[in-house]
Amino acid sequence: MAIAFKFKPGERLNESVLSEQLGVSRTPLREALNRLAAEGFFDFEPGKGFFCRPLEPKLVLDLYGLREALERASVRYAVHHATDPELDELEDFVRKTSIAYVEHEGTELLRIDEYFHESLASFSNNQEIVRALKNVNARIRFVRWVDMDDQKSLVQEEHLSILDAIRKRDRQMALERISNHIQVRMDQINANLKEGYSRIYLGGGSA
Amino acid sequence: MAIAFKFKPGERLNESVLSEQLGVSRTPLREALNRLAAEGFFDFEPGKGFFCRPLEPKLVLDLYGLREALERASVRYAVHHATDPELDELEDFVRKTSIAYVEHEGTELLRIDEYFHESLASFSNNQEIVRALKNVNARIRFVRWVDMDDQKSLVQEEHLSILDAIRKRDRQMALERISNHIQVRMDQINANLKEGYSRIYLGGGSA
DNA sequence: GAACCCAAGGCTGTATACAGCGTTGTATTA
DNA sequence: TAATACAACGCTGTATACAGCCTTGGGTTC
Repeated sequence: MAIAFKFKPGERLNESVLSEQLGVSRTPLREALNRLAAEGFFDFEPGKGFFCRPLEPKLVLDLYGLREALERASVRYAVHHATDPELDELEDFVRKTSIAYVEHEGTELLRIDEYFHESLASFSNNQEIVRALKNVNARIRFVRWVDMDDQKSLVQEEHLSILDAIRKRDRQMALERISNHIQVRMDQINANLKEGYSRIYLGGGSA
Repeated sequence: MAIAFKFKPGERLNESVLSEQLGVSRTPLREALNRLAAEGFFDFEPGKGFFCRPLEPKLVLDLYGLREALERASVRYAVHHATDPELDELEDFVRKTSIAYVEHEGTELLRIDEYFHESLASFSNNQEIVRALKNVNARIRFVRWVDMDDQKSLVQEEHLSILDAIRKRDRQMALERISNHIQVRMDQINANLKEGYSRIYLGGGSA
């Protein structure tokens, strides 16, 4: 968990040092690193070891593209199969959290946002799509965390408008809205990244 | 690699036995199993160990759904951005392998088919989509392998028609064709699975 | 002064050993 | 006869030790 913020891009991870810091031996540490590498959090080069995956803007872009693919598929299915009670429930959640949304910050906002999108994904009735989305969300979490404060209220309104389009069974509109919702965030974050991601790594250690 | 065929559904994997069979100790074996579990090949329960993931029809369905989501996204992008030379190259590949397609069988057919679809995915210009598709392909490989012989020539024609739609920059048609291509296979395989997947597990050991 | 070679240190990859827990089978008692 | 308790076995989880390789620093030579 601490991983997302604590390493420099491309940094080689020293297993001995890490295992001391975490208070476990190298065996369970390597097992965890192997899992995380398989999920795309780290690079692994045989004979060299594990490396913190560089936070290249292209990678973030790709992850957002993957996310869009997954969510579009979910919405396509939801338009035809999501029941009104299901939609009601998620809409209630959005409205409830909207009230507190502007008060919350950082981690809590992310949790709310991820919950919404993963609920949406569960409308796909496809466990593997949900699983893939959770993986993506975990990997872009630190990027989204940085500029969570800028958006605030607008996000929840967009969420409602997406649900609205699904409820109206308007596939085209729902797809447009979900894509737009994701791409606007992506552009925003990409702009921030280009500006320089020093702040993420320098400031991240303490959070 | 041998994994896909050798275990019964839900079977618990005995690490000691497996490590003897493979001629390595438990440490590297566990590292491999951790990676594979992270990629969705196995279930893992702390304190219990690793389990062969049951080959439920629903799982196969979900994986095909995920695959469709990934390939649709790729095609959407390809329609606008794939260059004619790129398309030529892939079409050449299809035509070249078509000649030998009916002669080949099993593993070789799969390789050709996967190469086509992963090339298509690379038109997305998105490494993470390619990565996700490779994972999915690896996980449905054993299922597709079973009824590869039924299809033969038809598959390559469909591949060509998909490329043709992309070349014409006809997004709607291209999306329709890729979805149809995937769903037809899915229905076919699903029918086979319902018929009983005994044959996969019983016959798989020797292949 | 620069480039190359060699040696030493460090790190990864793997085998092995042991502790703790769960499970199963048997024996005893009600 | 059935149920429960205890013991023994087996398996997972983790620490540790060692072998091999890469890397890095210094020294020597051109």
